[in-house]
Amino acid sequence: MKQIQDSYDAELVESSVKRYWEDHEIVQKYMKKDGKTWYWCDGPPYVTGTIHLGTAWNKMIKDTVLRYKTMTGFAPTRQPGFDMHGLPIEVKVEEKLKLGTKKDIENKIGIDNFIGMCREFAIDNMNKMINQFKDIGCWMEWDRPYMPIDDAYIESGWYTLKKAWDKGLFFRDKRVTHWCPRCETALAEHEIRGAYKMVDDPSIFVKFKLIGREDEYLLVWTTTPWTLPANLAVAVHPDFDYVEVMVDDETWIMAESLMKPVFSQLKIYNYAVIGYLKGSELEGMRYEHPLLDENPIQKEFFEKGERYHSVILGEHVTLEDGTGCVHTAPGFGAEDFDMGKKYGLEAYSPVDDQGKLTDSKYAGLFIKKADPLIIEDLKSKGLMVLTSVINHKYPFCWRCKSLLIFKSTEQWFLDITRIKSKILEKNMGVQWIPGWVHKRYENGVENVGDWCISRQRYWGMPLPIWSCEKGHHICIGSKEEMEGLMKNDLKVKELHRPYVDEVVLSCPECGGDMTRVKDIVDVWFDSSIASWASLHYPHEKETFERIWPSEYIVEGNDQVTKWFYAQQASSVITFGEVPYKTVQMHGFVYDAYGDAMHKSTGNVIAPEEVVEKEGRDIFRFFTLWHQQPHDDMKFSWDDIASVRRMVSILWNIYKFSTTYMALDDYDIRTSYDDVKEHLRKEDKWMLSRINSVCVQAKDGMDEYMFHKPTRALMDLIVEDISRWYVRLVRSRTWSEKDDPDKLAVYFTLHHTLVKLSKLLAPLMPYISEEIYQNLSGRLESVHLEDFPEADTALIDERLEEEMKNAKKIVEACANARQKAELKQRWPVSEVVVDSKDELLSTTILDLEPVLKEQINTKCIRIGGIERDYKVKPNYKKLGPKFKGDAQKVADAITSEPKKEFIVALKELGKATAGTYTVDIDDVVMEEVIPEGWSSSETDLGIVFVNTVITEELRSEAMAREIIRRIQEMRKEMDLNVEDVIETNIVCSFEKELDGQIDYISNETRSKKMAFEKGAEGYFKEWSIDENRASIWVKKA
RNA sequence: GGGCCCGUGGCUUAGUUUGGUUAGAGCGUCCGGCUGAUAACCGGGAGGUCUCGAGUUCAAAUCUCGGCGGGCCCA
Repeated sequence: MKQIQDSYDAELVESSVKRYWEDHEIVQKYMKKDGKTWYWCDGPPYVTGTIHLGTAWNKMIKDTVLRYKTMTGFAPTRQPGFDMHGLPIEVKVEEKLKLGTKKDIENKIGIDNFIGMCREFAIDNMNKMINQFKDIGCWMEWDRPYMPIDDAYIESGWYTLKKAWDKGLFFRDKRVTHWCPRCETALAEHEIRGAYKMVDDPSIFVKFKLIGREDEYLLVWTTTPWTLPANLAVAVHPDFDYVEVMVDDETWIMAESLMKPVFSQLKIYNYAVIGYLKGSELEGMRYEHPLLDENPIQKEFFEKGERYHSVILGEHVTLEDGTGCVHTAPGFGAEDFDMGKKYGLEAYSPVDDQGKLTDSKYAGLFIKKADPLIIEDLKSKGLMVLTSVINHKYPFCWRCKSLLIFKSTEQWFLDITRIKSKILEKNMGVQWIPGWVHKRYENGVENVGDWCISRQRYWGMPLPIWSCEKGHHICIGSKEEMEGLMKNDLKVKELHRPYVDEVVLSCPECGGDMTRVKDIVDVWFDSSIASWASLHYPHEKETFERIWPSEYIVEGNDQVTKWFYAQQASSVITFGEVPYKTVQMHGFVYDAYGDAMHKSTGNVIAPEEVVEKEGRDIFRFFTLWHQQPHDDMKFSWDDIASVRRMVSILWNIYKFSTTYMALDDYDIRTSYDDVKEHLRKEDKWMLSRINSVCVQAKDGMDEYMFHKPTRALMDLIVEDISRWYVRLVRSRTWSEKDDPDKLAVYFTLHHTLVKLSKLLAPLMPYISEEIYQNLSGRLESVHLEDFPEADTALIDERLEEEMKNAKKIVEACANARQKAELKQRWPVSEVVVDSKDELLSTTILDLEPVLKEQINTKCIRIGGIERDYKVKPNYKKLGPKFKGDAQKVADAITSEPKKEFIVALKELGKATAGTYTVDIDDVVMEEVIPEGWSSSETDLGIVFVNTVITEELRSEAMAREIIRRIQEMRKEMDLNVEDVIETNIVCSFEKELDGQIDYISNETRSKKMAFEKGAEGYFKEWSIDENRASIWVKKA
């Protein structure tokens, strides 16, 4: 057993442990440990290049779980993964190349160069992140992460899509989707999530003139004037009440309940309702398109059918804002699109990929630039009723921040609508942690639409769809299948654009040339297939069949409707099953004030900073200890300091133990039976506690509630071991002989610490290794050990309860002493506990030595002491009863505090005070602690401490005062524990120290003691209360 | 606008599933003490309408309903 550093130095411990692991190839051995296969699937972080506190927390949870599983008989899979495709990287590379548009990529750089740079960027970032994860002690297979940019992974994706294709769940459709005019691509629903921002937009009320009616108009409201050229209909709710309102010479139609708010906004006060009608009655009325001249194509639409430029009925119309007459442009809105489909209107979408209008006089203008022109035109035509500005939420591109438009385009979809009920059904078997997330998830799934998985970009899994001139489509499920149909003899470098784009297939239907649809696949699809793509399914079937689905996944709460969902969707499509059994959600990280960490606000804390300031163990423990896993973490340096204090206490315990054990050459093979006879109650209690905590820790880990084991362990370390056990046994370690009583302490400490090191291993992998290696070293690493089983024979719940009581009594005595200003160091003669607690009698019996020493009392007993009572007049009662005599009665009571008076009151309920007879109610009786006692109340009862200091007690007290000073001096002299000294004392109370000489010399290891001036040595002058003492200490 | 979650001394938080002593800690603060593991530590005091309101109940931080504030997700 080696001597250790005086105080805890995280960097020192962690670097030396790391070196030990490397030298002994512990990680490799850990990964080879036997056990039952347990498939864990990593949720891939996006390769941003830097991990933040949230990513670190996430991986530390995973690493802790994997370590715990490894220690409990499992052989978990430990393959990490990364999300490596997609727009974020493209945007970064574009920035680096200073490219402005999509055309630049193809024309200036070339797709091949572009994706080459994307690949390099992704791999580079991944490697940076791997190093960061390694540095926080995460033991995963960093040399073989799954990478969605690998051909094999992409093939798994193709396989999956082919499955969907074969099942008819993968289709092409023209739909309105969010479209980013800068990135020139469609975006999926989940990419819009959280991407809404508050912006100012025009808010305009426009009159649509009804045909065949005299000066009658529909009043329409919109915030997107640029969509008006594409207006094809006006929707009203069939069940709402509408009114015809007379304003000047015109009649306007709008929803009744919106009339007042609208007119007040329009500042129109003279109006009269001249007719009422249901929305359904408006159906079919035709109007003159307000921009007919500006967009002549609208004339063609008008001719196309009577549904164009007419009132249609829609349940989606609300009365929240607007007029109840909703402008409908099927090419520019999802609901509008659905309405258009229902009424046979075209999804007319006169906007190009870059957000410029195509038809009409506004052609070539970016949509927002067209707004003011359209407003002007409507004004000059007299159709504009009001234009103002509204502040509302509008979606923006999550990557490039440009505003999104709705646009109808041809895209490829996965048919979620058809499998939704299957997802929900299969999800019933999934364990959600915490349980309520299950509901949140279901809610999300119920609201989700079909999954638009095509993107018009470059860096991504290529869509495996080829089409021929005759309009035939084919979905390819593997590279092999592709090569089998290949017409041109190509060696495809990799399954990415532009290489796959060059592949020409032969159409199985017509034999014509098929070229690939140039789209790539939504990056969310990449991660959704991780649970089988990472296993290289279907190329490698064996592993998949053996271990899939995964036992456990865990991610942050934003992933509930993202990765948790996407995985289930892809998996149900492919296998008809959900891909994981247990799923846990953890929180988000905020700063100490609860605000999100942003570069712009400058409140970002990097994981490396935490590692540097506090160390890996403390960082890891903190994230699992600070709050419940599913709650958000407010990261604060003050709070992490609590963990540092705990670790420092742990280190002190460890130091204390090793110091003495090393000194005495303690044999770590000492067994329970060797010391059984000599274990004291406190030893048995300590052994009981550590074993009880084994149970608690295991239970908490098993339910993935990491705050439970961490808190139980912190409590054990700080409260039980340090503040209590070490305090109790300290004096026993001072005996110099080969004392079996001391051996019992060593055994207890050793057993406790070794077990503790194993309990801490998954949570604090470094310091636990240090302690384990030094105190046990049975195996090459604590991480090769099993998680400790509780030794139930050592658990004694009754003793633990008794000890709780004992602590309470000791605390109460400290409190009573404080009230009496009686120092802990001064012994007292007696402590009396007045309690009805049944356990207390055995507590005092079993733990008397502990209690006596900790309280510093000569005697402790259960019982009562005679109390005095103080009697005071109860004016509230006396007043009404005695009226004018009340004050006299009160005086009589005050001057009658005799014992008989009190006894009479207590026993008879009445007594005579002067000439008056008073009832017990007429007085207020207070218990008075008698002279010479001090008391303190606890939930067990009242504890009395006798404060009378006899001469003997005083003599002992003074001896202890002297001892304390000498010890202090020894320490200042930097003496070793075992060094022997010579002591000289000159003081005013020498006589009182008679009979204490042996005691003092023993405690201070003074082989000579004299009451005279010391000739040499370390000298110090002390004041002890009002006395003075001069002390000389010399190393012998 | 909808779903789910969170709200506990100045700050951070446990307890809420299963209602039951005086709501438990840590930080901070004030007072005191201890120290042969101590660059430490311990005890005590002050500090709480458990977000608010209503309900159920003998009993509510805990269950129900509603409001307010915050978060995530969805529109």
